[in-house]
Amino acid sequence: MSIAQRESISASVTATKMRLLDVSGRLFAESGFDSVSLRLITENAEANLAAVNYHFGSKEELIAAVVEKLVGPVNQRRLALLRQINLDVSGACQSIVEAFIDPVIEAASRGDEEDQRFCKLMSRCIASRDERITSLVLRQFPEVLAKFVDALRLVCPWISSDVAHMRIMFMAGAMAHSLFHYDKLVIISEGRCEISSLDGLRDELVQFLSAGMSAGTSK
Amino acid sequence: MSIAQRESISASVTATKMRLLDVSGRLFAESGFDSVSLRLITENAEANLAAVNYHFGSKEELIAAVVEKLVGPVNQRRLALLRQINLDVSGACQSIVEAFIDPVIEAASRGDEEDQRFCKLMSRCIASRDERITSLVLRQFPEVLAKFVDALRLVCPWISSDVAHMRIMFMAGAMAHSLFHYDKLVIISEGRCEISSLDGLRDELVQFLSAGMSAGTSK
DNA sequence: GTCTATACCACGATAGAC
DNA sequence: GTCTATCGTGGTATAGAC
Repeated sequence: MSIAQRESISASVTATKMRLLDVSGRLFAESGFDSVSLRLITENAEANLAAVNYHFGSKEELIAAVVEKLVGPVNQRRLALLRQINLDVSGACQSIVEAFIDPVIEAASRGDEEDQRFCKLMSRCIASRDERITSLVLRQFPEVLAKFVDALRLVCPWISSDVAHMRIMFMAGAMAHSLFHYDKLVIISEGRCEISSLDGLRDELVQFLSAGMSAGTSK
Repeated sequence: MSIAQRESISASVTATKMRLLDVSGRLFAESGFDSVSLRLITENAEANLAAVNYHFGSKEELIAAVVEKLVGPVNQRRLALLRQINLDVSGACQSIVEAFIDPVIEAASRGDEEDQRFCKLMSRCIASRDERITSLVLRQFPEVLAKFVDALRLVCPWISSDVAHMRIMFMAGAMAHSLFHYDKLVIISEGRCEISSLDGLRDELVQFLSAGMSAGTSK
């Protein structure tokens, strides 16, 4: 079989699969993993109901594919940014926070899809309490966690290992929560807050988290 | 009808209903709202499948009852604690954070059920991305948000209204995320973190969030 | 009023025909 | 690769027993 043939077949093979991946990503972002049925996905992707099971094995594995395609590159980018930081200069703590936050903001802003939808989907991944999803997200996380803990403790030597771990967890939670709800703040605040820009949110997140990260300890 | 009769009937009326509420709270905490079926709930509560629909109308309204029973008292306690704070003294910012966090910790520690389960359920409520649940949680939240924003801006006058709103949101996210995952940190950190106490988590949350809350602004 | 039995439709999964 | 048919399980609605 020629390379051209193989690529042609491979292209047609993945056509339906890619369409399913794309459509389900959009629908999951809007309504969540549970509430989107395979029937809705396959209808929107103009595929048969059984197509998901054929190409991915199960709905769970389709979700896994969507999650990993989303979270994987972000974590790689985090580690890359962290490596570039000069941990000796002042302001290094803020750089650590930015290395954690910015890959998400970048991916949203550069996205093939609109910012909001990307944020929703990312937030659903991080803040999911479904063990089938958290286990996927957390699978890649030990390395990220360990590297960020080490960097944080180099910059802020007064922080114990336990506390550093917790602070990374606080950071992830604050980010995920605000990514999902920032566009609702104007409603929840009953008009008293008028934020809707993702960049504005990013700056305030960095400000807030940098202060928290470098805080002294109670003991 | 005598009062005794009415109370007797009222007690028997609510017997099944209360049992359903109690059992479903436990199951929801462990496995989430979606994955727990009405059949599992009614079996554990030794009631008929149709009992949920009779007493609550639907699964959604059962969830609503569980959520409101959990979140309502916490928010009332938050407002009560906030009112007691002397906003003039130094350390008032930390008191604001404590007024937000401690009602959850108190409710968990005092609980009829064990801490962990309460934390899971509370975190599921706050961090849920299901609009049917977030709308329930957020229904009571505008008042809490407004009062905490006002208090924060009195203590830290350099913070704009928009930023104050965001910081309360960051706080809620950090709390919800860590409440759900703190008992997993020892695994995710691959043994490098040995935290498992809820009180220890609370102290570090307060420390971290107090610093973030009172941080200067970038502009 | 409370509870039971049962029927209904949508869901995810899968086997087998094409 | 794709499609149809079918299975077990989910939430829901209701008629009728007590």
